[in-house]
Amino acid sequence: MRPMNSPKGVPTSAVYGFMNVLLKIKEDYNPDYLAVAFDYNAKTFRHEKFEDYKAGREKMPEDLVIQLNTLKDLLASMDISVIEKKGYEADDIIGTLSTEASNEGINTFILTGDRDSFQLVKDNVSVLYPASRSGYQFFDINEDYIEKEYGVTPEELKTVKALMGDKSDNIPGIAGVGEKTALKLVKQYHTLEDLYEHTDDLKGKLKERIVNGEKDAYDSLYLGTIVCDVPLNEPLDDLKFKGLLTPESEAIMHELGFRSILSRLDEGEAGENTQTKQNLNSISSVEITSKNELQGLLGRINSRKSYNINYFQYNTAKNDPYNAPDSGGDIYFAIEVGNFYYFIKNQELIKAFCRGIIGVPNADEIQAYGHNFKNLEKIFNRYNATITNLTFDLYIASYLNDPSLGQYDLSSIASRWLDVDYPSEVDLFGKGRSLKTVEEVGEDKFRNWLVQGVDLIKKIYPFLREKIEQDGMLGLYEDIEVKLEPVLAEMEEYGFKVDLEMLKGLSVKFEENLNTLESEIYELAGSKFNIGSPKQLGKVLFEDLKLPVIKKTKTGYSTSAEVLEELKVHHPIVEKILEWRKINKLDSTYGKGLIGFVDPETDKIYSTFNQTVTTTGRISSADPNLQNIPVKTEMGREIRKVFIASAPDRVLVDADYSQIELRVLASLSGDETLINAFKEGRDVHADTAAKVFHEELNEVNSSQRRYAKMINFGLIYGKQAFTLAKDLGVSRNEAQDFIDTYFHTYPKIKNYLESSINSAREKGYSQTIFGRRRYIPEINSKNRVVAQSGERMAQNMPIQGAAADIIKKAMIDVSEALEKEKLDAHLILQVHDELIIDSSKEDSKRVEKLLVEKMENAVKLDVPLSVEAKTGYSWYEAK
DNA sequence: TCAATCACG
DNA sequence: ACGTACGTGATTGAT
Repeated sequence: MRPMNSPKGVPTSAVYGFMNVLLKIKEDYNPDYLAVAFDYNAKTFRHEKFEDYKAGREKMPEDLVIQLNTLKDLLASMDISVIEKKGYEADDIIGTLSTEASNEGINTFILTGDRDSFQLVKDNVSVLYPASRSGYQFFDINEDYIEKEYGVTPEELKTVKALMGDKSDNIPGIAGVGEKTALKLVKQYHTLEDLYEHTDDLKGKLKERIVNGEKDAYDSLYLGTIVCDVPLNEPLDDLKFKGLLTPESEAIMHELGFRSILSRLDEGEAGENTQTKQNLNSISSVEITSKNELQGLLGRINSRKSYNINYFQYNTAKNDPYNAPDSGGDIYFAIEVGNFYYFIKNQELIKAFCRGIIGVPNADEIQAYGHNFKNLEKIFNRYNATITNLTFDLYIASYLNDPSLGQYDLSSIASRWLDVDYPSEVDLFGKGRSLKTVEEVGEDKFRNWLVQGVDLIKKIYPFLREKIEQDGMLGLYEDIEVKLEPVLAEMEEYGFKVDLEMLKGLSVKFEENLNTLESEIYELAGSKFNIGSPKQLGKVLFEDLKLPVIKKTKTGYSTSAEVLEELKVHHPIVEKILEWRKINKLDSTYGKGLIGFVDPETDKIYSTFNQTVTTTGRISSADPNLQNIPVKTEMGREIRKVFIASAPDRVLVDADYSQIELRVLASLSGDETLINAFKEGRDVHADTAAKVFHEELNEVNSSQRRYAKMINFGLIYGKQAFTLAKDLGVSRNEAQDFIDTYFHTYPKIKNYLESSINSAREKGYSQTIFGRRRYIPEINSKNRVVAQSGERMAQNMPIQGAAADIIKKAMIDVSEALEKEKLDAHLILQVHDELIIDSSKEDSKRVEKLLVEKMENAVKLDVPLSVEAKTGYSWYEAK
């Protein structure tokens, strides 16, 4: 197998996807007959502009035409019939073929992503419905499933659709009847005819709607019914499936570079005569079922000094298996050591493993390879253990390799690096309401999947490690990213205590304010409407009250705060709406919104810190996001009084970097003027103002300082004269003058920012002083707007990214120091340039000193880093 | 599922 | 002539 550093070649991607599906069908079903139905070429590729191609508004692009022809050639080379008929949709062809086959007594499977096809399901016809967008796993939709899911027969789904309609298919249905009502009616009456014989049973609005909608319903039924008697003249014998591998198809796939598919085909067809169905990738594994066996495993790991580990755990709280944090649910391990594979499902033995591995002699020499150590560490922590020696985490490594990809689950990594199709958790377990248990997935299948995962970790690791090393990121990876994982795990576990009663009180207060404002707004508007709906609000402001339209959005009038600020002078309602918006935001997100996140047993909020989300290297916080708790207005800041130390005898120690990004910029650019301002501890914004406006430092007025501050911040993001002028309320020429003078005063900053752009343009990526990369292909775009946006990213990333690197290093140092000094204190939150520690009162003085010291000395720049710290019982007091 | 809005650094 | 400040996440209404 061959590592693929670049994404799969675009010109073959759709063909490749189609082949994978065919292969899957062959492996899992090996059917006697097989046919492919097309209604319109473009739809086969799920292309975003398919509607335009179909209507002839736009010509299909060349590469799609090529892919389509390639696919047709490929199917022809395998003697697979492609059936199209003018005037009929693929659905109709499928309906006809499946009906014919079913009548012949043939077990039939329909593979489609179109839910309409569910109406074709019968006792010997089922639909294979994709479990995810990209995967090649399918749900088997049969009669039982439909009965369970909808409570009606497959046949009756047509009637449901006739009543509720389907926007994507332009089927009107009856206005005002949704899924709930439609299902209820069909459960009771089964057919439209029966329903319309009994309309007297209904009452009120519903009766009115049903009676008035009779024609719509019958029209919709006609439109939504799949035709099952298309005149096709396709003798069944012509559809015989003869396999996928022929000399012709092999030649085509070879040319296309479908190596992994060809190898799977070779193995499959070779083994065909000996066994009917075999999972080719299955890896034999031993289940650990006793303490003795576990001791054997630990001994083996001890002598090998390294192991690969894969794990699975449900997050029952969120009913979602992704990146499951420790929610107390069952855990499963797959472990590889020296080419032997083990599986553990017994919870006592899992616990014994976690504890046992740190107990073996020289435990810290044992290397662990895995995927997502933060969550694995939380599992170990549950048993008061810790992972021996975090060596290589595929999850973090693949993020570091390219932080723009957004997908770092094992399945995505496997398809990128080994061109292997490995099911994701969603492929296997589904999600939401239909989330399956391990038993429902099938324990053998699940076990094999988990073991295959650990095998993938083992196989992919060398490639990824080499790539990281080649790119000069091994130091960043080992010393910062991996070491940060247990720190984040601990932060997530410790949580942030809140005063729940105070929070509830705050929410009530917000809601009282909202009610008052609501009446006042209705009064002023002369009508009731949904203030939270930008569409309805736009109508009231710009049509009813005829206020001037300042800005439009894609969908209508803009009602953003910026616009409303300008409208304040025209009508008193505007101020009230702004106030309502502000308080509604505070309540929905931070009042009643946060209440739902408070653990009733501990009165704490447990956030999740994501290490693989941002493109610049920052961490992000979610569920809930604790990095955007209000601070800018006094009313918002009230929220911070609710965030408190975890006990009455404890306090919060809060420290934040002063101007870290500007300091990074000063250091990176080497601009002496700015560097000296920081070295001498001057007020940099005032200092900038003095230089730009040619004033003495002590004569700088507050608006000059404000202007300078805005320029200082703006240039980090690549702000232009146009926006600066708007923000400062000066003319564009004046703003341009400020910028020119600024760069004249700090010439090296200008040089530095230009070199950031040039370097990104040449290399294709930006990087921080620590070597963190972000690829910016946009910068070489032919579209000027896109290219300029790329330039701003290139300019900003090294600055924002370096600041992110610095605070990550500080977090690791702080965490290690707290442990070493045996202080009764825990890091609980990071907000990009701020760290918060929950400490005993007794230790708080030492903690504060340590925190400042570690943050200020996390790295050595050409300017000093300055940190301000404060201690208090609540976040409000400590900030 | 998307767009608009707004909270933070 | 055109668009115009980087990086996030949550909520809500509309489609």
